[in-house]
Amino acid sequence: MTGPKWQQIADKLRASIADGTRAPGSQLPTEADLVTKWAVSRPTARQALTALANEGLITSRPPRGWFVRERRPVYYRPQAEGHSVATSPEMDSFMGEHSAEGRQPRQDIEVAIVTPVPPVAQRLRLEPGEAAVVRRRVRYLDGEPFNLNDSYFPRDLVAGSEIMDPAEIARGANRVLAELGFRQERVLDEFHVRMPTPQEVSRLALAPGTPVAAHIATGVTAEGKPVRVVHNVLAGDRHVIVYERPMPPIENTESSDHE
Amino acid sequence: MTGPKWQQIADKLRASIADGTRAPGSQLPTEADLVTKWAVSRPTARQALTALANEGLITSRPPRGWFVRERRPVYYRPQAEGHSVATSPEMDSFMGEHSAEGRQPRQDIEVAIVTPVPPVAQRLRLEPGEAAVVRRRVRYLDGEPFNLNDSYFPRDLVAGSEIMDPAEIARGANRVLAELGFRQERVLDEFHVRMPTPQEVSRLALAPGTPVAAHIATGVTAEGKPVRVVHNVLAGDRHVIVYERPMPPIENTESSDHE
DNA sequence: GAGTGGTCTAGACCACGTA
DNA sequence: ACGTGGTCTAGACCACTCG
Repeated sequence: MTGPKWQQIADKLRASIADGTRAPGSQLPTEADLVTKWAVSRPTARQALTALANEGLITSRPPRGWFVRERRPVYYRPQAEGHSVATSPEMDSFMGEHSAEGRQPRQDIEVAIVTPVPPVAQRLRLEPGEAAVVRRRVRYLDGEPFNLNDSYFPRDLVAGSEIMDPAEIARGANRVLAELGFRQERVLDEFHVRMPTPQEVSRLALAPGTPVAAHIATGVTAEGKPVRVVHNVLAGDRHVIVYERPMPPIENTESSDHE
Repeated sequence: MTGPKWQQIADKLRASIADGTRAPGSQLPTEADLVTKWAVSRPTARQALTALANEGLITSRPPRGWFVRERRPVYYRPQAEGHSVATSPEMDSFMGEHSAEGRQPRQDIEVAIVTPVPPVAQRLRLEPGEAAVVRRRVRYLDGEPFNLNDSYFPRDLVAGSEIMDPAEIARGANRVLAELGFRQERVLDEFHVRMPTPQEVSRLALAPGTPVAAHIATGVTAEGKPVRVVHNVLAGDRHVIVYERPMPPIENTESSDHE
């Protein structure tokens, strides 16, 4: 028995979740139960429960009680989305584990002309105040929102094109961009791992204690001109990010005892 | 004035942090201040503060008070670690932003023979109970731990080799593995975004509300044999994960309006 | 109506740095 | 010595859903 009482309670419950004693979806003791079992006041019992909720392990479903959370992540493959990219046998074997098969996708689209937030403007190399076209999407799986997808394009490039229609583009925005003379040659992906903003919490219906990955993809042409910045917010508990890469031949260089 | 009082307080403080009114590193009002300013009890004021702490925005430094957290992320490039990979001009321009330049790296190494946890055993295709060699490292920057790095190798492959020495391998574990006849041809990277376990919190000295990215890299030979699994835990607030990829030529295929 | 969690109060004592 | 946050108590009232 070490540490504050609320931590002892939380530790005990956490262990029983980790070792499978309490299965995903199962109900935890009620707050009243904990109060009597541990001889503490209700705020103390609640402190233990909210701590676990903030770790993403449990969630409350009033007025039913507290429950162990379940996870059903889908694979998120920046290299593959919208393109046909060969997958290796290893990758295929993983995909079965938790794939999106049999789940119903849906998306809402909205188009706007905006002055992008600084991180986006910087990556598009826009002058301060310069406008961009943004295609905002919320993507759903089985009716649950699971990622926010905002694609930005410099306004001059796409004005009057199909990209400004708030409808799905069957052949893809990238293709439209290429037809306009701005074929992307390479993409830079960045991932920021953080807790969500309140807006993200509500748009993604995130449970307390759910982190997000912000994926910022910058597409540039052969000339190095950035023509597209995608700002993607992924619910952490609903995604596994996957990349496949070749291992370069090992040269005679310094330490590679790193990774 | 909408929602519970503690949320109103949290919203107000969050907004002042977001818009820069409260700069990183600056001190927030004391709990006593909030109690009088908002006419609430201390637990209510504390609820607002701990909520912000769980979002990773603020942290308490007893007995000084509450402070806005600062961030100094470093770039994490799975493609480049230990290898010389050319960076594009775009990437270079980003690197200046927050790079690890001038910061002091250090690492602790420890080698053990273990039966890996299921996720690792599965990726190494080990039989149940089969042993593996693990090189555990904690990596520091400026004395702060910022990532946990556990590299697993099937025991049979590396028994008696240099890999079992708890010392840095100048030419790299990958090279040693290649010399043993197991050159990796490709690597599968997975990233899981989640809240840390208590062990990870203490090993990484994580502040409350700091998520982590678990990076699992599986290296396979040309024959498809997995010979190395790296389990990396990155402190979310200290890393930006970066990839660079070529954009494949656009074919005549269905929707690529995705990414 | 009974039971659940959500919110809130008004105190209390403690450990710990700073001055 | 003082002020800070950390912990804890013993209540209270509310909204909500379920049987």
